[in-house]
Amino acid sequence: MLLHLNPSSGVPVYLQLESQVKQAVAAGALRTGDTLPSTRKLAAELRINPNTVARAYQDLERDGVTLSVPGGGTFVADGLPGLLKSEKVKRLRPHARQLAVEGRQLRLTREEIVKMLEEELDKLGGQP
Amino acid sequence: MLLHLNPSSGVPVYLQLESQVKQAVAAGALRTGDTLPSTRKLAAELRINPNTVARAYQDLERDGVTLSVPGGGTFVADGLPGLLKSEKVKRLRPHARQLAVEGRQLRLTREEIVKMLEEELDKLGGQP
DNA sequence: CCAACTGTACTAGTGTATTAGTACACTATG
DNA sequence: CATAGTGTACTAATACACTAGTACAGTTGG
Repeated sequence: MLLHLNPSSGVPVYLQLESQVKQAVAAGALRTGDTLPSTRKLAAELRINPNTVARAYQDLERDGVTLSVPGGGTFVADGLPGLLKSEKVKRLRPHARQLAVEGRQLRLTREEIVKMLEEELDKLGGQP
Repeated sequence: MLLHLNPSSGVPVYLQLESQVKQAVAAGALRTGDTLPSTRKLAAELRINPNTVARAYQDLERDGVTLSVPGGGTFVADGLPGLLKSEKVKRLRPHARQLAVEGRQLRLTREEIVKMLEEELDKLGGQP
C-alpha cells in the first residue's frame, strides 16, 4: 500500500491516514478482508509513533471501515451491512449540505456542482 | 435574523456562526448589501464575548462572504465576482471528494448520492 | 509451551485552539 | 466637533488536541 504524509499541511497525521485509507477502500484498492500494515510496521515506515497509527485504526474501526483484533491485525470490514439506509442517509446528509452551501456561495450553477460530484465519483471508479 | 447556538455540540461557537451565515446567504435569506448585527449587539444577544463574533466575521470576510468596515458595520458582499472559475472549482473540489468518498464508504449508489446533493441544493432555493 | 508478533491502555508533555478581557482606531450621526 | 457605535489588535487563561513513551494482554506459529 502507498501511504504518504504531508507534515507541513497542518492536518493531523492520524486524520491523513484515515482519509487515505477511506479513499483506498472507497476506490476499491482495498477490499473486504484485506489486511492493513500493523501499527508498529506502518509507524516505522512513516517514522511516527505507533500510537498515532493506532489512533487512526481505532477511528476507522469506529466508523465501520476496518476491524481490529488484538494479536491478529487490522482488516478491511465489509461495508456496514447492518446499517439501515435511513441511518446511512442521516450520516451523509451533512456532507451533501456542506457541498451545496459552499458551491452556492461560489455562485456556481446547480449543474456545475452536480457535475463536479459526478467527476469525483468517477475518479473513485470501483463498483458504480 | 435568526441565529441560535448549540453549546453542547462541541462545535466551536465561531464556526457555528460562520456556517449559519453562509447558509443564510446561500439560501438567499441574506442578500448582497444586507447588514449583519454588530459584534457587540449579537454577542449580547447570544451571551458570548464580542471577540468570538468578531472572529466569525473575520473568517467570513476572508472567505469573501461579507465585508467589514471599521466604524461602519458588516455587510454581505457580492459573491466573489473577481474569482476565476478555475479557482472556484479548486476550492470546491475537496468538498465534492469528501461527499463522494463518504457516500461510497456507506455503499450508497451513485444515483442516491447525487440525488441527496440535488435535494440539498433544492432546499437552499434561491436562484437556481 | 515459547517467542514474536499483534492491538490496547495508561500516562505525560507540548503545542495550539478557543474564548474572553481590555484598550484602540475608525466612521457615522447629531 | 463630540458622542456613540462600529470593527480591530493585543494579551491572556483555559481546555483540549496531538503525539509520544511505556507497559500490558491477546493471538499466532514454530
